[in-house]
Amino acid sequence: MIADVAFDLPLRRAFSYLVPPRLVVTPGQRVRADLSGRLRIGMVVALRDGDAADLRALRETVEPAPILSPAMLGVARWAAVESLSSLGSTIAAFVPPPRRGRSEPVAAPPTVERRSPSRPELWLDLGREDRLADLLAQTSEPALVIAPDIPTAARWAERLDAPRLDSGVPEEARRAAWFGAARGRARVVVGTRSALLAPLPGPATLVLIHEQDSAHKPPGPPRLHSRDLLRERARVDGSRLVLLSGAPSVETWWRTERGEIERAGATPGPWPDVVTSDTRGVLRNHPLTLPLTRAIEDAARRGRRVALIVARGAAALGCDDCGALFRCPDCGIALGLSRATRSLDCRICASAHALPTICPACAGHRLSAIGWGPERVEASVKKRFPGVSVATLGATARKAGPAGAAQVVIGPASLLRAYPRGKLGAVGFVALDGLLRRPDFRASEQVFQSLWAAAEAVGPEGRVIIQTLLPDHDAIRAVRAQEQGEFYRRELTFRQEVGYPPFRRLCTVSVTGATEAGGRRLIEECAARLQGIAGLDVYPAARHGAPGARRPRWSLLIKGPDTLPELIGEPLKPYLERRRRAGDVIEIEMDPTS
DNA sequence: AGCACGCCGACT
DNA sequence: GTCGGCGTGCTC
Repeated sequence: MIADVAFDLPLRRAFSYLVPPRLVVTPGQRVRADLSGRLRIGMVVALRDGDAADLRALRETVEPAPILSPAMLGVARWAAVESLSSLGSTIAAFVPPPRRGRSEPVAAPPTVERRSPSRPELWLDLGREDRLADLLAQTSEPALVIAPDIPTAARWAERLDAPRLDSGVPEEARRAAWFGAARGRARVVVGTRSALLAPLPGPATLVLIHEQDSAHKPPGPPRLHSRDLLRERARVDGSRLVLLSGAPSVETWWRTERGEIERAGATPGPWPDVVTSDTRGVLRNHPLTLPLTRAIEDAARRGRRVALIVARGAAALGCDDCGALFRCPDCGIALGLSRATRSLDCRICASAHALPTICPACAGHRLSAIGWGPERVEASVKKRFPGVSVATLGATARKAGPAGAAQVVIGPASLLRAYPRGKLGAVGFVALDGLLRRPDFRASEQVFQSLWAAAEAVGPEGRVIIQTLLPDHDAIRAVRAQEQGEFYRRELTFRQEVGYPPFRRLCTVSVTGATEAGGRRLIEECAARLQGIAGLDVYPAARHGAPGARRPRWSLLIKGPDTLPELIGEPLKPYLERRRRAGDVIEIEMDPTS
């Protein structure tokens, strides 16, 4: 017997081994086998008869039983194809880490009778989280709840009294939850992305919290949104799929319009005031306009917490004499100013540069901060409200949760996740226009979702204050009026006109060159391989002409039909398997979010 | 992804 | 004359 084994490598093929007579293996089972001189862990993805004369033998099993059912292995295969990732790295992302040392007795994933698929549901209403808790308390079906991040998973696990499958709990507990789920020890389990293929003992309910959240498609293989994987899982095993979101992704809304997803509970409910505040002539000297200042005073007086939404790295350093902006010598983008570490940081290459004292362009000494990053806003708020406690949630304090007891919390829009409905007294968007102007076809959608999340988090008693020069923007009007349909209609019209998702699928190829000529050659070579494939639009490689950039960068946009991954997987294979060629690095991203 | 082999520069 | 840079190719 021959076993085909997929390893956590960027290779698009499996390796074949002889199954020694003393071992019994099944597809979905993890094994240890020698590969290029090392003992590595892989997963058996197929078994077959054949001539094993020149093959090496499997060394041992990691667990005595498979950890993925044939159906889940099939979903992993699908996910690998869809995301242009290798099967091995896809599997590695979706199984619990192996126990070191001796193997442990585990239950094989149960074979579940397949139900006829039901239509996925989208729950939009303000009471959706309570409704979910009720549903999971009442139903006798097993359920898997997927949260966008570890703190959210922790909150839901506590609320539902369910074991956790995410990496926020000790490895042993995580493994116990996984194998316990297979045995039906807990009816409801909670996890993050890594739990998407968790075994469940029967017809199940699959739940995705914050359906629209970009955290459901993090960096690293497989580049696939958890929502899409759950849709496939629900399709193959007939599970009920419930998507929770007050402001869903444009794609999901579109599917509800087409009848592919059932839309439940869009009825309006109590809603806060959503006000805009003109920043003309204000933002230069101070981050807070009068309405936002008053809202903070008011909330502080009532003992309510305020969140200020500020993009990370929104502050830069410029020269007052010649107007030059300090940029990353490698990447060419404006460096983020951090007074705390006395440095200028690049958010692309993460390089840190010492704070300069003179302008290299004109030798001027008058250097000053431009724009409002979290740090500058924090300093300014502390100065304006000496008696109020202020905390910044950034890269450093990310996991601190709701920032202890601080009355004013500052951070990116993603921090709103941490506050259930009505938990905040006010939310202020310090510089919404910076978020709206991002060169990203999803900028408007994401702003809409952030504003909607803010309105939900403050509840009907609170207020949302938006500092902007664009008070009539679609996203703002929609949230102010608590009216979603019109926003999605316009957004979908725009997407259709320009050929963006969900009407066409995208893939980007980007190259960071060691040299101008080498990088150019690599991206052109890649583009040439895609020429002439029916159904594709391959746009000319764009040179990212960041001023003064040392490493030249290019990117290439590919548009295609739903079958885009199948169309380009084979032609791009050499670039997917060898990401570095000489000093040039190539990166291929399926369904990019920007 | 690691890692081994393989061709061109400065040194005991 | 070697040590060693990384550039290319292979792993059942």
